[in-house]
Amino acid sequence: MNNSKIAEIFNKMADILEIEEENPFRIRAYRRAAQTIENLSGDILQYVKEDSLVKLPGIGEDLASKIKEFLKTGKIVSYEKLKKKVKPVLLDMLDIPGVGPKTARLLYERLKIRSLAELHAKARAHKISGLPGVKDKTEENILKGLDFLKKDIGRMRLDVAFITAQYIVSELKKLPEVIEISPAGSLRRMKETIRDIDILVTSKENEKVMDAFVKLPNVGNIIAKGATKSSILTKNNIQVDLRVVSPDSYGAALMYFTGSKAHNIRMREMASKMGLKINEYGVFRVKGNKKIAGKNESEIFSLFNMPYIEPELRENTGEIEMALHGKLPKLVELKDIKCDFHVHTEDSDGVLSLEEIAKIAKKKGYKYVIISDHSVSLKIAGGLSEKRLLNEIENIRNFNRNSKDIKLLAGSEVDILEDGSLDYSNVILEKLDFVIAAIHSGFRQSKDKLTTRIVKAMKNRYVNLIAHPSGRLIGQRTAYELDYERIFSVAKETGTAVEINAYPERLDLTDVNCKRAHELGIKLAIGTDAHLEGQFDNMIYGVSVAKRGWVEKKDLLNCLTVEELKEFVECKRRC
DNA sequence: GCCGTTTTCGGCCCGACTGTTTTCAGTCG
Repeated sequence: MNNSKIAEIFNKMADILEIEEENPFRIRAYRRAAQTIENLSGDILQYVKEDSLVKLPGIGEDLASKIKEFLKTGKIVSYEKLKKKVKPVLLDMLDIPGVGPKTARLLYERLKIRSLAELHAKARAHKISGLPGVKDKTEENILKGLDFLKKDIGRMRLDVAFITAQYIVSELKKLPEVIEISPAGSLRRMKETIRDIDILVTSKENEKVMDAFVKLPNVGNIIAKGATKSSILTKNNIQVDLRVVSPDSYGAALMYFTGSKAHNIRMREMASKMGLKINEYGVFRVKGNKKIAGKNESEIFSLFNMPYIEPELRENTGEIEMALHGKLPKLVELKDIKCDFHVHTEDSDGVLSLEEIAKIAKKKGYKYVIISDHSVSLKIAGGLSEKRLLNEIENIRNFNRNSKDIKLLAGSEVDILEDGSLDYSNVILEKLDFVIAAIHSGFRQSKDKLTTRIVKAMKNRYVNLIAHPSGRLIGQRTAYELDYERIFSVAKETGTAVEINAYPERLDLTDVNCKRAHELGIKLAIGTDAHLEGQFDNMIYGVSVAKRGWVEKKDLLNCLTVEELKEFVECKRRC
């Protein structure tokens, strides 16, 4: 994807400029542009075609021309020139926690370091201590930092962060000194991956809270401990930052630590134009330093004539403008969900019976569930032969005759074969209440071929939903490339929905593609892809993707009654 | 490099912690 490549180049350019001790605001401009591009919904090529690059925040004439140059020639000449200015090892050193441009330059110039391996050797031989401003502690921290890199501690999946945070929050809640507590940061914004966990506490006795925090049973290492901020590494090497503020700063601190950075910068810019200043303690008049808000987030937003902005939207991707114009979407909530669209039974690779699934769904407050076992070709997952599928349909009909609260709909996760045909005949598909189609093989085909496969499936009148379209597994398998504009346009034309798969490894569609689908009026449906009872809980992650994608109730099939859903299916079949 | 109810030039978000100092630079978020 062009977006991520260009964002990466702008970030690298910022790194180089930082080492070169260039104007910090110029460096920030590159980083800001990179962030804007990363968060775009849709390929940046679209903006070039519409000649609207310079309308994007942080992109002016110069960066726009660099983007166009990249799209035309595959490179940016000024970047190629910059790269020649610094040795690669300097950029590598920036990846070490605690090492910034100043330290990297010092190490490079004084010790002639040429690789991270060399740096490791020098640190172990105590050759770093003694440099100006460097003593044993810094040397030790460089070794720790290198170790951290080796362990390849990148970003963790949302569910891992969510569960870890839940544990820490529940432990800290037990302290009488803790008044309020909330996760913050990218976890509160429910990003698909999280770098570290931020937790905010209000208290009047900071030290007691900090002491208890660094002594939690799952703490492996204390990185820093202060009066208002401490950081630890858990035994599983997850970094957790705890901030403690007084109760009258809760809203300001929560806003500040929730971010995103880009969102906060916009808020601060607006404040500064009004003669105000926002920090984690509150909103203050610059003249006289009088505090005028800070206790909760809503009062801060309303100071700027904005309604409350949900954390999932705070990415500076238009939410502030929409809020100012009173046009924020009314985001879907977990409580709006009436159905899980993607569930496997013991008939294919799940472990649950129809009765057990219905029981779980009832507990969740759902009205119906779509049973969607695998189709015949997916042998490894116990794909159902036509005969077994017909038998399952019969069992579902029988179950429904005796079930008042919960209805089960006969569905299937039908394989889209390598030529784009489906794994069951239309005669069989017609007997189902709802048909999900998905790709499970031939991932290495070209972008065009894969897109055509999905398009062909969508054009079948019995196919209602395309499951996990990109095939990605976060941290394990990259998404295959698809032409989403083409897929969305056919989805719209044929009345086919697209899935948000709530499996934490998948979260596919992504939030960015969801936002594009929402803009185009494409119907979406969240499925947990549950094979076990616990996996029904993953619905929260699917809803969070939907919220990050600006999805409203009207966009989401999960919010329909069973009758409305049947009408959705019939509508496509009639056409 | 971006951007405009303070501005087409001169600003650009703000604060905490660490390690080194003895008042602060570097790094981070």
